[in-house]
Amino acid sequence: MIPDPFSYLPTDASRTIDIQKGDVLFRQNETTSGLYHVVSGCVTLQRSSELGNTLTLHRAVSGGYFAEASVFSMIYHCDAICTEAGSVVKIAKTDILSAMQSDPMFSERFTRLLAVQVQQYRSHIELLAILSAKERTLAAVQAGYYDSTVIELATRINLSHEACYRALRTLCNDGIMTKIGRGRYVLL
Amino acid sequence: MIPDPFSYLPTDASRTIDIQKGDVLFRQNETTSGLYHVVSGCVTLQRSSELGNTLTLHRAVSGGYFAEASVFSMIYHCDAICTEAGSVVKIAKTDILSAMQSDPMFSERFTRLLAVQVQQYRSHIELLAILSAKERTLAAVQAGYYDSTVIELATRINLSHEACYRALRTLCNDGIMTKIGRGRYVLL
DNA sequence: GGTATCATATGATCAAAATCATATTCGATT
DNA sequence: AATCGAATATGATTTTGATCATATGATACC
Repeated sequence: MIPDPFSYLPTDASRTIDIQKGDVLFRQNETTSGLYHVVSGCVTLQRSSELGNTLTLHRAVSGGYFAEASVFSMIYHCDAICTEAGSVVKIAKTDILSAMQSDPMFSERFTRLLAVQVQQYRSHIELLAILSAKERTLAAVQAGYYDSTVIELATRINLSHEACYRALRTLCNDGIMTKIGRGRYVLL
Repeated sequence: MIPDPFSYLPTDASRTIDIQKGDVLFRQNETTSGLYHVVSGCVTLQRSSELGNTLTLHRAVSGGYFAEASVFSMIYHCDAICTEAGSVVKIAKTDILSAMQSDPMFSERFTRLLAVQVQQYRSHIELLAILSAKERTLAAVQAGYYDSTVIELATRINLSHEACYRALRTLCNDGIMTKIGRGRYVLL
């Protein structure tokens, strides 16, 4: 378990924001102001290409962080959109940078957070390299990606939801997974 | 340009290693000892799945670094294989951690290095989400991925090399790229 | 209670990339 | 010079996932 690096920050520097489903916390190309901690709810980082098809790059749930890398960037590189109501705490860029100057312990923990992200992205890229829809879906479920809807799972792993439904059905037929209800599949 | 964070480290803590094509610097699941700086040559980080098909996760050339995230990990998560002869400098995990304790400037620069990686991986995931072989190949070339062989480009972007060759040919026919020689394609 | 919306689910069709096959060229090695 | 291996290149075939269409169950909202 990674210790929370931000417990080291002065509390008055943070402020809590209540969020509703659909709320936009920031958009691509906007000037960065800081990173966020998710207290409750869910926020996804996504990029929309020319033709409306959105791509989920990160999904932060309760206890998670997002936009950590923005601290070293002038602009945000994706949209942050709330997909589940809750609240987030915004931590200002300047606070992070000054905490890194003054507190080596904070530095190490914050850096660790980024290192974990790097490894997560590597795993994700490895997952996307799996050609077969069935195999990719299985790997995603095993990796814990399936914590919401099938459609959400499908978009995260670059599959059409139809292909994902079929993959889940096949995995059930193969005796690798079981359907425990409408839209509820679990590994055996 | 990112300042080199490692100029802050004591030089006697590093040692240069000459590498030949095919050399393995570390393998997946080996205990981490540190990160590397590429002086010359090329090293790829790759993971091999059950069935021999290798996946390139990172490619470090002269001036680059690799295995930065290993500083916070017990084991390496992929293989480091030399694809072009040259030399690398190994920087010990303990040196990084102690430098982070004592030098806030180093901390910031090292963290920045990781933040850049996070953004690169995000871009890569975005690239992989492009369905069309032609579009994906074009995006990859524009992003500077094509600096070696077509086969290497193809594997990096999860395409069969045949599909990649065809994509390049189509892009030439479309007047978007030009063939300037055997296995040499450039953007117009 | 009725309606709208969304996730679930599956069938049918089509486009496109993987795969298989094969030929050529280049560079390295013997 | 001959051989080998690897990259380049393209054609033919097959597989498979995207797309389109459609139906249903659940939830939210008025």
